[in-house]
Amino acid sequence: MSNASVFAALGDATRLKLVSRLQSGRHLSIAQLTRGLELTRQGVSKHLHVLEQAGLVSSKRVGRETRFRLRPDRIVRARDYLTRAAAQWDEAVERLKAAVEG
Amino acid sequence: MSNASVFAALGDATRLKLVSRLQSGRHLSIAQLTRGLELTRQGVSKHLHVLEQAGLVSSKRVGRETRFRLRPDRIVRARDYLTRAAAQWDEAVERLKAAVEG
DNA sequence: ACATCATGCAACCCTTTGGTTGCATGATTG
DNA sequence: CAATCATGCAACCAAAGGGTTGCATGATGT
Repeated sequence: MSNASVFAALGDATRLKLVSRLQSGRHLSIAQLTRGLELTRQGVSKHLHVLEQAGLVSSKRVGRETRFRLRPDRIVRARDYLTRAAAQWDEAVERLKAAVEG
Repeated sequence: MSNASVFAALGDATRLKLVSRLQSGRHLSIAQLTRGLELTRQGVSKHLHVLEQAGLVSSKRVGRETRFRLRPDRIVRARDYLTRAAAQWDEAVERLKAAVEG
């Protein structure tokens, strides 16, 4: 829920790949998402639940499979946090420069 | 250096606070950064080295203290990654909508 | 010189994490 | 109904993470 947990969820190469795969906008099953990732289905499943816990994806049971889709609102939230962080740093540095010259 | 490692570095509440504290643009010592964070100086030191390893901050020895400052280029890089991720998802969803209607 | 301050390094500890295997269960297909 | 497919759950394991304490060292202040 916090910004830190969202960044933590993105801080793993496998999970970044999963997010990347879900950028297609489609609902993908665990088996589909496992394809091409050199680890077990259960490993992928665990990663997906981490992403879901952080609010980055949502899941829906469809027949015998569980489909995951991206929920980009949290991604946008994290992006805005970084945008503000960089902007505040810029402003602070400008103020410091001015103070040194003055 | 990878995006994943930058996100991982940001994925901890203490380290986010350190980044926030460094948004002032100033060079701060470990002792200064420890103030107000309820944990040991060595704990803070470890976190700072994680941030430095990820390229988010840089350090410089000044007399008997080690000063850290923000290096926002990596932050901007991470922000751009998230911006592109959200944009690609948007486009893909639009294409899917069009395909369903067609 | 001496006391103090800021730090680094190493050892240690407990918890979390990333990964696996084995088995049970509910849906699908033939 | 039988076989198979997709998944969940639990146990387990090694490695990494976050934290501490103790000690050594180099810089500062008196």
